[in-house]
Amino acid sequence: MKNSLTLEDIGRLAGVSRSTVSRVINESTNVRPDVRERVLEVIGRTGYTPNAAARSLVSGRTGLIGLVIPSRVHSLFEDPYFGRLIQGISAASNRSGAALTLFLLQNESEEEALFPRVAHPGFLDGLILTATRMRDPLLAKMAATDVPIVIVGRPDFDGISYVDVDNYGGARMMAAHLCDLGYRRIGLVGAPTDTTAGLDRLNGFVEGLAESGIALNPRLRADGDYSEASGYRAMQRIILHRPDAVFAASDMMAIGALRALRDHGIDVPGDVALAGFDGSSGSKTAVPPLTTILQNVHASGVRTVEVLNSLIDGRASAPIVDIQEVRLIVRSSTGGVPAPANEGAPVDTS
Amino acid sequence: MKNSLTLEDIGRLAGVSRSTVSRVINESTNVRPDVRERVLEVIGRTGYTPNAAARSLVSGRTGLIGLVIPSRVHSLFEDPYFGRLIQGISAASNRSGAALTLFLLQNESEEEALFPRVAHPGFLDGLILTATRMRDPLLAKMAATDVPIVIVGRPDFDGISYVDVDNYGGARMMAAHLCDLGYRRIGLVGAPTDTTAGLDRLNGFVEGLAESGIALNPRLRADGDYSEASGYRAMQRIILHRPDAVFAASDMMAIGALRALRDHGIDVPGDVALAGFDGSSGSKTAVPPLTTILQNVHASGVRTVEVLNSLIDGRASAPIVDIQEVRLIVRSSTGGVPAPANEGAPVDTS
DNA sequence: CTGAAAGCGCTAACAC
DNA sequence: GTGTTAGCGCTTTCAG
Repeated sequence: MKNSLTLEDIGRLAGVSRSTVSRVINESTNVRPDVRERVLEVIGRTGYTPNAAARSLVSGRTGLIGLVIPSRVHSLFEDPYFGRLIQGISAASNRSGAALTLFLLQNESEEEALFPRVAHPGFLDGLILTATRMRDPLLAKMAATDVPIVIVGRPDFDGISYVDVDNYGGARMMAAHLCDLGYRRIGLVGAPTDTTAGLDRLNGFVEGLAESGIALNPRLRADGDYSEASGYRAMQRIILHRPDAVFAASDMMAIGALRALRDHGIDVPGDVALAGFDGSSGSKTAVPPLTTILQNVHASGVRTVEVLNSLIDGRASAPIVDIQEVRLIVRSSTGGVPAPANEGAPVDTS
Repeated sequence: MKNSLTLEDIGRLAGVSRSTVSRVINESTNVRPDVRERVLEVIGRTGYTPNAAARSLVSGRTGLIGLVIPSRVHSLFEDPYFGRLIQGISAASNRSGAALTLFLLQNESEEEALFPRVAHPGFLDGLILTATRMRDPLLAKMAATDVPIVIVGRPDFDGISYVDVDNYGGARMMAAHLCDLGYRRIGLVGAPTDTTAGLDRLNGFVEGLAESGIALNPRLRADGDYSEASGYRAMQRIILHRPDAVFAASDMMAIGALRALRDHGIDVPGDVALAGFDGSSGSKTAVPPLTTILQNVHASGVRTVEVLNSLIDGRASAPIVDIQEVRLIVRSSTGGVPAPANEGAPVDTS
């Protein structure tokens, strides 16, 4: 199955020149049908595939898009979010014929080392960057590159394309939900405020409370880092000030918070209502199932690739901004609905 | 920051020929120190980086390794296993200067479509394949390729390199642990037996029981597909036959099983002991924390890349086989230790 | 419609 | 030590 055939070889076998074979492969119309057939037959028989390097040397395209995740966040893969995102991005890039190269940068030195390779024109056709922080030096450097780039999440400066979810709107919706149920001492397990997502969820939540005439009590707020353990710790501190409801700005943190409440013998939603954000499968299998804000992470990934592709082939020019909608999912953890019988059906994959 | 500089340009700027510049870049020793300095200065100043396509056209190397995960498994990213694996593989390939291309094949048609690209000589320097089933047609096709390949997990035929964990030994250890604690009606939530990991865990478990004179009661066995929901369903069936202990062949399934037991008002470990396999962070934060078999997934990923690299640069020739050790972690879910105070400390990242 | 020829940027003999 | 030259396999004018 050795494959070192060249265009020349195929041409010889089909009795034509290499240019004609190239034309057939690139679907140029200027080839006589019978010649075309003959060439295709030889290609099929020999299993010939064009050499990618030679091709991109002349075309300037590599067919590679990069996904960069600076995973200083230790909760990277503990949180199913990134897995869902990668699946969405992968599915879309498969479909568009691009290969996905993954860069997980686990620390500053890896960021330093990989930047030149990633940003180097002629290596990647385009770049997706996610999990950035505010004033992220990596983001700034990437953005200054000639490589088309799209951010998943909202960058903290303009001029760059991004696909985000409506973090503000979702958090606001959740605040309204909790207020509507009559809760008043409402706490927050916040997401890191050095991320725009964390800020947007905070601001949306505060706004939502304000619309019901409630101010967020600083004592009822403790921030985490999206991890389960940080949710646990944050909730431990909030508990001391007797909230009647708590919104955790991610499902993972909500699950940690739930564990803290359980360890303290506090019933959910009997004693305290609890809600998350993400719509992860864990929010559904939690006991009790968690009220949450559903974001379609897969769709965000797909959309991101679409935006990137439009940038790559010049159908559009930066910056393109796309905000994906979110939805409130009410489950029993906020006491808004009776606890349903849990039948162990497959979790929803949305 | 436009970068369309060529070797020729750098040469002109430094007053040397392109070959000399090439020698400097490729660390050939045959360059006079002062010339070398001058060239490096120009390279640094201009931010020149060599064109990857041109380079690999002549070298035959692309610096790309592929990771293929046929994710028909819907539990793909629900289970933190793959995330940990990807992190390990990514870290090791970063270190070795290779870029990681990820292929998540979500269905047969994607497998069909992507195979030619993935297997095509000259695109990837090497290939890592995981989550394969027995008699996997994709695996067979890949293995027949000229591309160096390493499997994560045990393939069901010889002649191919792989890195696996000691599934058999781990399951056997777990059986011994449960028997030693005096349990006798021991059940199994099995992993799919169309995977070698599933089979190995089954066989090791049966062997471990046998060593204590116990036979696995077929009624106390139900298989899942590694997902939480499948663990839930399997446990529901096993419960009917009143086990006093159950081994779930993955932590994710153990967590589902735990939920089933809770829904039935069955106490763990008071009424039934429960154990998992993987050593995921979820096994630690479960209530109660789960006894499990710890496998170092990150290390497996790293090892896999090492093996692949040795194959790629001809330091070794296939097949290389590497079996990673596992360790029994005893926690309170099997009643072997008192329930510890849970302090919400960061989960271990091992 | 098809072939010949140039050249993408680089490496590796091969001269000097 | 350093420059010159010949390709790597492909696409793309340019002739015919």
